[in-house]
Amino acid sequence: MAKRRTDGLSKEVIVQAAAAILDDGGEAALTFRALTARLSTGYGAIYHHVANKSDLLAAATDAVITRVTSNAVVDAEPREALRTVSLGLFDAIDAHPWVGAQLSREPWRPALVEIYERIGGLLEALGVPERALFDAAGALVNYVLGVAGQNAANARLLAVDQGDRSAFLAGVSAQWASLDPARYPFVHKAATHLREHDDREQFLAGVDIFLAGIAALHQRRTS
Amino acid sequence: MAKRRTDGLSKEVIVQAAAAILDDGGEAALTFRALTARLSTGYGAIYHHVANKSDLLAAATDAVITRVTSNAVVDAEPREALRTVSLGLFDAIDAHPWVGAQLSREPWRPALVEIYERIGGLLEALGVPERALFDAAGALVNYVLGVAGQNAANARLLAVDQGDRSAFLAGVSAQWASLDPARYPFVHKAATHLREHDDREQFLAGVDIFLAGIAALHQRRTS
DNA sequence: ACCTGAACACCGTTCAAGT
DNA sequence: ACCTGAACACCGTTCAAGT
Repeated sequence: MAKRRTDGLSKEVIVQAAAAILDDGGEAALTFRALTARLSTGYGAIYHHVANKSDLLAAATDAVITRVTSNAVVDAEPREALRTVSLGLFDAIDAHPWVGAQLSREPWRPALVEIYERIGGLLEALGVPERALFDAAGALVNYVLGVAGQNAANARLLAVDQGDRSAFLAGVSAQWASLDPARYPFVHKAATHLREHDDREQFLAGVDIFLAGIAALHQRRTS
Repeated sequence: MAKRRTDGLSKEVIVQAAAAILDDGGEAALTFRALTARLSTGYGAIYHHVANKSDLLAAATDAVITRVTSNAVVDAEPREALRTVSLGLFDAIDAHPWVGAQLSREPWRPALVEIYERIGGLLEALGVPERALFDAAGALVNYVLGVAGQNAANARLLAVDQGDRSAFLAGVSAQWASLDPARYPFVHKAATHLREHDDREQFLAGVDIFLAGIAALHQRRTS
């Protein structure tokens, strides 16, 4: 250590190192000090390629999302392609929770443009009429972002408490079950389902509700 | 200044002061130094009532959300009550963007339990069958959280750039319009809609898609 | 052009000491 | 029991100086 790098630094190398730190230790672990240590360099070298920490996080997020959205789903009908792309986003965010937190934070960045393009394009291919297209795309993208935020939050909690996922769910479930059924009838009942539910399946169920809603709204003849 | 408080401190007073600072200057403005100055007290006094900064943010969020969810919508049919509660959450998050950021961050806290209870309860009143109820509530809550995150991000950007809302939208719209129509056909087309759209209306359109989807899925007889 | 690393201006949080 | 504020262990970011 403490020896000088022989190869040149680049934004790509920096972003890759940042992503590795984020995957290993979560958002709190990404500091410029950790980054300089991993890259055997100084602060200024990093700032020469990257504007600031926010820029770095955004670039790392863009890289992950582009990998998912550019995965062409060949010869699949739009409905199935939408489910595949949605699930791809879900899995990517599950594997890299910091992406979820970032997506709910800087929506004008390239990563979100990619997502809008992919989902909007598939909805159009599905036959959603133009007047309904933008509301539909906005709703579906916001749903995905909502799940992304939740995933990130759960991952953060799991990182703090050492316990595994099922222990965590059991804990929240017990907490929900202990609420007064008179004041919280729904949440009290939901406690059981929470313990048994599958995140991926529930996510897909939400996508299906959306697609059914879009179909229902633009096909009915009477108000 | 620098004079000692005569009245005692309480968690409620601290949380209220924190909310005022957040409303005035955004999330970055809430520091323990700013809080001690506003309350004419020391750090230890605050830590005596509040575990840490995360606890403080969560408590402030709970207070805002409870105000919305406890607003009983009397004698309204479930469908209309769902729209009213959703819009109430949208407006509250619009007025306090830090609530949006926080909601996508600590989902096991009381604020989210309140939201699940309200929305889940209304979906049940709408006649959604039990087997579909929890997926439906999860999807709708995640949609609301997604919009919450976006709202918070937009507010953060508007706070940095001095420009107003329409100037911001015009800027993003111009950026989208400048994208290559061959590579980004949907986003390129969406640029116009983005400039003209109404956030509240689009949010409600998403809620309607959901409700239509839930109705469609649990009423159809054939698969 | 690209890199180094001491220094600056902040943070959240702790804790011995006060009343 | 409740409060004070100096001190600690961090941050992101800058910038004069090097190659």
